[in-house]
Amino acid sequence: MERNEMDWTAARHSAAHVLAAAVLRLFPGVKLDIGPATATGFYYDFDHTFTAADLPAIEEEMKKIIAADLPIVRREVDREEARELFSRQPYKLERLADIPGGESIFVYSLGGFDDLCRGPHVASTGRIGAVKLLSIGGAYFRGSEANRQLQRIYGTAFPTEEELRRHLERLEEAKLRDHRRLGRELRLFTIDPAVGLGLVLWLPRGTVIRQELQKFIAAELDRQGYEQVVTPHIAQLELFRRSGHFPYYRDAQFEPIVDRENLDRSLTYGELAGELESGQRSGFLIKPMNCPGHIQIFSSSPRSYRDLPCRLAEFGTVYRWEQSGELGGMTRVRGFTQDDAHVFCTEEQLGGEIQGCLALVRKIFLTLGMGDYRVRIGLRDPASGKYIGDGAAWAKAEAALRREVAKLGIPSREEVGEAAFYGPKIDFVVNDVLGREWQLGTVQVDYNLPARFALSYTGPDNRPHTPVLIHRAPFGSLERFCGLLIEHFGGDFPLWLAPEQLRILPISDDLTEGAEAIAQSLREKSLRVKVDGHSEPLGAKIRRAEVERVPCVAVFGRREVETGTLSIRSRICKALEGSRTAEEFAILLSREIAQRTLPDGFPGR
RNA sequence: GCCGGGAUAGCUCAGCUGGUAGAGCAACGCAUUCGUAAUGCGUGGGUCGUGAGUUCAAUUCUCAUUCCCGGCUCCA
Repeated sequence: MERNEMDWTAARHSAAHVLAAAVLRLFPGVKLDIGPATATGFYYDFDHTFTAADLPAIEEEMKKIIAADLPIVRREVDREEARELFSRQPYKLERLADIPGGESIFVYSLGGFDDLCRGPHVASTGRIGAVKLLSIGGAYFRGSEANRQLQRIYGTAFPTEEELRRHLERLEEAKLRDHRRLGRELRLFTIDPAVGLGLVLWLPRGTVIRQELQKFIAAELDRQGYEQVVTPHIAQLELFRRSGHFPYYRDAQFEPIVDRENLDRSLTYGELAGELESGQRSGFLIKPMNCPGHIQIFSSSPRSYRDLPCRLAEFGTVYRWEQSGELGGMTRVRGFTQDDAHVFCTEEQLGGEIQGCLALVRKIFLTLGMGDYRVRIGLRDPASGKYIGDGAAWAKAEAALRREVAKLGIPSREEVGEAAFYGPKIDFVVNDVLGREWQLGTVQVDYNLPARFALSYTGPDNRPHTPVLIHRAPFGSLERFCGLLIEHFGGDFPLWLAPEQLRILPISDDLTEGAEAIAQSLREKSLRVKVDGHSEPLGAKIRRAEVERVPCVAVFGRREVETGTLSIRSRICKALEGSRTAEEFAILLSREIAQRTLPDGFPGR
């Protein structure tokens, strides 16, 4: 069956209605909210507690409704009629009240089940195809935490069973790439509750990847004229009060610390917290962001326009109090290291500097073959009180971002309410294997913090001027970026990132010593090499190396000893395969590493 | 934080309706010395997440709690 995107959406939307109809058949009296189509399926929200055990029966009922090929009929009703129709459905009545007066009200009917709905739908249930219910989750009514929580049932629908089966297979394959699973299997990182929720322990193999990424960035920083700095993990609470972090985002921060000299043990913890908050008592804050430290570095010496742009970079570790239910793997954590930098520049330099930042983000994505991202321009929500500064500064910053993104010539989308509290931003957003969106690289323009900190430089007119501040982090954070990179490569990292680049497999134990000597000679050429010294047949060693995603293995047996070679096999780079001496191989491998070649068959290679 | 589900060996899991635990892989030992994805035999390893309660008896039932998972909300 041919079906365009419109029809897909309509069919899945109809599947949501069928879901609601099936639920009502099995659970009469359940209150319904709404059920739209999503990018890959559909859901419906109910005011009833379902468990996973209910899904098969509901799915069976849905299949009966689909098999019956019931017509789906639209009719227009007036408000009174609608109120009558949904008199026992309180959520429907609220949704009805959302429809502005004068707008048409439509009801879709399907085998005696009426739903308030704008449509569109397919003509009859038989046109929905193959359906599958996937999961149950909670969802707040109208998406607001202040409202009652409903139960959401997720499902998906495809024109044919075959397409559905393929989709479910893809979901299973995606789970194999989940960075939490691969992180454990490949010994990259761990999260230990004894250390703390959302606090990542980087294992030796993961640390290699992290450090290679840092080296990559550091080289680009040198090229773009950045200077690296180091700032402390805590700072005076006053500093963050001045920046605005403390009052504006204190819910997302670890509580302030009272130092020994300021501690009054006769007060309760609550009283101390109150005095810290009001400023009566001084204390320290574990830094939620690096900007104040970099700002203090900028203002630590007088600046001339000749010194600008001043580009300060730091792999800065920050800590944020994410709610417990939001934590997961490496993509959402409480302590993370940003590849952060702050560029202090003149108004005239702003456009060029933004371009420099965007170029860096794009270079990273290109190098890693990450073509599947979208660009978001995050604007402030003027109705919200969580932003600092005046409208004029915001307007200028927003205009600058729009202008520079337009020059890139790549599609972008503006989203209100996605700005940082001090300025608008350009974000690079990617999906994980499970389809969830994550913000990685970010470039933000800020007129507010320079004013709050009274930053200045001396202009050619010998008068003080306020610089513009760009905040930027091309990876976003090393934790999140690595997490997504693990999934992106499915554990098969390019050679330059691979924790172990080569494993030498001696065919018998008496060759282990010789293999170790070769390994050592290659390590001295800065290659990451290990020897598999298990007393096992070659097949077992090959298998272990493959399972552990070691990109290159070298078989080392009598033949190799006689010819002075290694027999190379690679799962990601066929060009490296064959029999050659360790020296020849080292040259080839080093070249692939230096060029940061992507794995064979990788899109973007 | 909220709704729902879960937690048994390092990993993946089994363990009807209560009678203090098993498998495969991994680890370790011995034998084997092998030619491109699993050599054989053996050994060790668990206060069944934690704490209470019910019971003669709890991995199993109840409650609390911690952590994990799926959603939601949030994400400077």
